[in-house]
Amino acid sequence: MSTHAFQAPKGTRDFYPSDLAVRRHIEHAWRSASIDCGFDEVEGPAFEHLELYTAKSGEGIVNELFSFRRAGGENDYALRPEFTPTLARMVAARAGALPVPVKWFAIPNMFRAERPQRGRLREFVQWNIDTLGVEGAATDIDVIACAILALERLGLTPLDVQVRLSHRVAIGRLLSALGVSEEKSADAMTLLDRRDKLKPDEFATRAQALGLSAEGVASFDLAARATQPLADEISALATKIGIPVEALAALDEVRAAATRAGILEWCTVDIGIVRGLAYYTGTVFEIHEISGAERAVAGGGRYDGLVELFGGPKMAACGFGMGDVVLANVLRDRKLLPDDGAALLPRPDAFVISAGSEAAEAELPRLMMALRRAGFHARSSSKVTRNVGKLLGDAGKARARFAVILGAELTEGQIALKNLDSGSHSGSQTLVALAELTEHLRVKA
RNA sequence: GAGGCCAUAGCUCAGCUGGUAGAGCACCGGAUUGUGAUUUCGGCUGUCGCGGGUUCGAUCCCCGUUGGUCUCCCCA
Repeated sequence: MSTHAFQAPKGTRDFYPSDLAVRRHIEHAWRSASIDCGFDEVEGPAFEHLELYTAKSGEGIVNELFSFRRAGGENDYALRPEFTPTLARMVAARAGALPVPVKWFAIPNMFRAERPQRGRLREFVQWNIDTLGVEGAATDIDVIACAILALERLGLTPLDVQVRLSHRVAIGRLLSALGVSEEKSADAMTLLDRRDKLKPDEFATRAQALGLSAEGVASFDLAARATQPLADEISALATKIGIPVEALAALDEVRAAATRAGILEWCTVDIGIVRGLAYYTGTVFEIHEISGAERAVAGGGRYDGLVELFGGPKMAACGFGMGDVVLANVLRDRKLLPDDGAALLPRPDAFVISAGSEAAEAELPRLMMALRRAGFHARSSSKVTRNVGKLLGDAGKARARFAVILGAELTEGQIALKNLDSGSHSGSQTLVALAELTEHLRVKA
């Protein structure tokens, strides 16, 4: 390819100012929700030893990674495809010294060697929330509630997105109650996970392969598609599937915790939510746009064995990841992002205009620096025209709060301060002493 | 990894059965030597994604390639 036509690598994004403004808007909701929920921010390397990932996910993961070896080097590395191994490594390294619970969040970029499609890119940003060292449904709900808080701050409601949740222990007992043997349990969960992708007859065939009777297959099919608002009694779900209520006791604990936290309306029980088999040990959940039009906004759950897997002590853990790509799609679907991301850029406090006199020309650069030293976001025009109308046009396009006009009054030490937010009329303009400008901006900001 | 569609100005797009390109917006300047959304006049812009082939001649047809988009696969 010739040198004048470089393109960004497949599945990566260039963030022009208006694009980055959107990303920061999302990240701000994530970060503020994390902090308000008591999580501390952490960060790790953008690449790790390849073995860190194969240790958790097996050799098969390598195809999904961007891995590399330094020219002449002997170590294999991989760009991080997820944050959890890094987190587990960090916790394991200092497990003895960390106060429990460990409540950490991170907003790292991730890399996956996948073919890009809607909601999936090769580089993206993912918000990670994790609580370690504490067992119990209340912790699971604490984590989920933090996700909800961030989504709420972005303008979403329970009518836009739902937390679809299930519980590994409950599913295990459910399967057992339906007559699925211990050995077939993993197969059964895989089948639950694939319920929407398989044709009915193929689903039935595979259900029979679990060793179920015709009646058992019917119940299994019912269970696989079972969803109900978390607000409804868990016993209703058990009755519907035809199993003892006690089998779903774990879900009832989650429901009780969600009730106490006041997030019931955001949650739906969904027996079809399974997620990584070798990984999760308790509550599992995904957050979905309610119509199912987009991929999962977030996914996570309880994974009590993970820190141990990375050489640490046995440690309870619960967390989730939320990517920026699907979330931005959902926000756009719901008209919760401006058409032009520039509307999310920081607004100038003052836009300084010289009307053209020698005194004004001399004053402008001095005033700019003075305003900035005082902590104001100050801009001026680079246009050569001194047509005040045109320059006010620039001020408006810059979305400045105030225009500061250096005109004839400057000889008396005064400038015109125009409030650009108060409509298109000139009535909102006052003469103020140049020396008192910062005071006026401070009061009116 | 498999397949469909797409790529023309900074942006959104037009461009006839092949004859080397236009519009709107944006941008810059003036009208108007002091007042901003829908005043007005003028101006700038392209190796038509890239490479090759067919042809007298390719933005247009063919092949390859890069990127985008969507589906399948996968999904920590």
